[in-house]
Amino acid sequence: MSDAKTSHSQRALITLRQRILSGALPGGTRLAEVTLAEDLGISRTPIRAALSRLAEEALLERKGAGFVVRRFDLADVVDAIELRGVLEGTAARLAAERGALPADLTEASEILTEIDAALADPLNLDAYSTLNSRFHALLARMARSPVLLTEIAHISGLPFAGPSAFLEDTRARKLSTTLTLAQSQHRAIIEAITAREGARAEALAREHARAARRNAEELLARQR
Amino acid sequence: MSDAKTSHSQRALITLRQRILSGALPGGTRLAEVTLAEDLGISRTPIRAALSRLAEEALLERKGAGFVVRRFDLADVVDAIELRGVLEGTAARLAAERGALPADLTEASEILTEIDAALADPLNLDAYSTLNSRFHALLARMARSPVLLTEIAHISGLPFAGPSAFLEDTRARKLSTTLTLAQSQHRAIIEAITAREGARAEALAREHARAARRNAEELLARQR
DNA sequence: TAGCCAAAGACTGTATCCATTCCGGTTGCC
DNA sequence: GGCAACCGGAATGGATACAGTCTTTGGCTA
Repeated sequence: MSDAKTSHSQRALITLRQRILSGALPGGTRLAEVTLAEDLGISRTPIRAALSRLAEEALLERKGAGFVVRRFDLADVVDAIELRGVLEGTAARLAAERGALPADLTEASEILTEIDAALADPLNLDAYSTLNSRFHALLARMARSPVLLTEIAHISGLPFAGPSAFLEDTRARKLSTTLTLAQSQHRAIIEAITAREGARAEALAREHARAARRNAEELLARQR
Repeated sequence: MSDAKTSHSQRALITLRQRILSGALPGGTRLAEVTLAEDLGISRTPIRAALSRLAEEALLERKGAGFVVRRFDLADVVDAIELRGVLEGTAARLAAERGALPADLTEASEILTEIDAALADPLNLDAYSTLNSRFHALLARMARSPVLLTEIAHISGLPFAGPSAFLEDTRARKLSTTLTLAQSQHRAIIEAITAREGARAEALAREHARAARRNAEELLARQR
C-alpha cells in the first residue's frame, strides 16, 4: 500500500477519470492495461477494475478486446445536454403527474431561497454551484422512479453534460443575468410540479437545459 | 476449455444474464465470486469480468464490495418502458427536426412492408419480432445522435423494457389486433418524421410505447 | 517496387496464490 | 447475565505467471 487509504482500483479510477475529463487522454485513445499498470505503478488487476467502471460511466467504450476513450465532440456534448433536458423534463412531468412528496417540495423551496441568497449582490458562485446540483438531484428524485434516477445520473456523468458543468467558464459579465434567469426557471418548474401541471413542468425543464447548451456552444466555439 | 469457442468470461456473461432475466437469480440476490466460480467450473477472474459487464448493463448493482441483482418490480418495468418511449420519442423528434437520411427512410419503408407481410393471414410472430426490433433500432439511428443511440440501447437492455419483450407472452387472441395497431403507429411515426413534424413524431413514439406498458401490466398482474 | 509470409512482440484471457478486510460467533471478564 | 474483545472464516482486493491470439513489422520473393 502506498499512502492513501483507498484501494488501488479506486485511485486508478479517479486518476483515469480525471485524465479523460481533462483531455489528457483524448477521445479515441486506446488504453492498454500493461502501459497503465506501469504508469500508475500497480498491477493489471486494479487497472481492469477501473477500466470496467469507466466503461459503466460511458467514458470508455469496449472495442474488440480492450478499451478506447469515448469521443465527445461538440455535437455529442450538445446532444448529451439535450438528453439531460429530456430526462429531467420527464422527471418533472412524472413528479407533477404522480404528485410530489410534501417533504420534497419543502426542500425545493429551501434550496430556491438559498439560491436567491447566493445570487444576491456579491455573487457566490461556489454556493450557487452546490445548490444548483442539489436542486437538480432533488428534481430527479421527485419523480420517485429509481430507473429514471439512475439514467439521469448516468447522462449527467458525461463530459460537460452535468447541470453545473460550465459555471466556472462562463463570462463573468453575463453570468449574473444568466443565473438569475436559470433561477426563475427553477421556480417555475417547482411551481408547475406543485400545480400538477405535467406538460408545463416538462417543457420548462427542457428549456432550462437550453441554457447549458448555449454555454457549451459558446465555450467550445471560443476554444478555436 | 470446454466446448464453445468463446472465452470463459463470455460464456459466464451469457449464462448469468440469462439466469437474471429468467428470474433464476431473483432481484436482491448477492453474487459471490467464489460460489459462481465453483458453480461454473472456472476461476474467479472471468467471473469478475462477467459481473462487471452485467453492472454495465445495469442488471447488477454494486453494493459495498460485491454485486447484487438489481430489483425490478412492476413499477420499475413500467418506468423503464415509459422511459424507452421518451427516448424513442426524442429520437423521432430529432430525426424529424434534423431531417432523416433518404437511405434510412427507404429502409424504414422496406421494413414496414415486410411487417405487413408478417401480419398477413398466418401471423408470423418470429418474423414480426425480428422486424420490430429492426424498426426500433433504425428509429434510434435516424436521430444520428451517438449519445442518444447508446442510451436507448442501454434502457432497452433492462428486463422487459425492450421493444419486443412481451411478444411471446401476450394472449394470442388479441395479439393480431394489437400488432396491427402497433404497425399503424410505426407508419405514422415515419410519416411524421418524413414531414418534419417533430412534435407529432415524438408524441406518436411515446404513445407507441404505451402498448408495451399495457402488455407489461397485464402480464405481470396475471402472474399472481 | 509491391505484395505476401512468417516471426516476433504486444496485449488480453485465465488461473492461482497471497493480502486484507469485514463479519459473526464464541469466550472471557465484569 | 450481559457486554466486549478476540479469533476464525469467508469474501473481495491485488499480484503474478503463463497461455493464446491478434497485430505488426521485417524480410524475402515475384
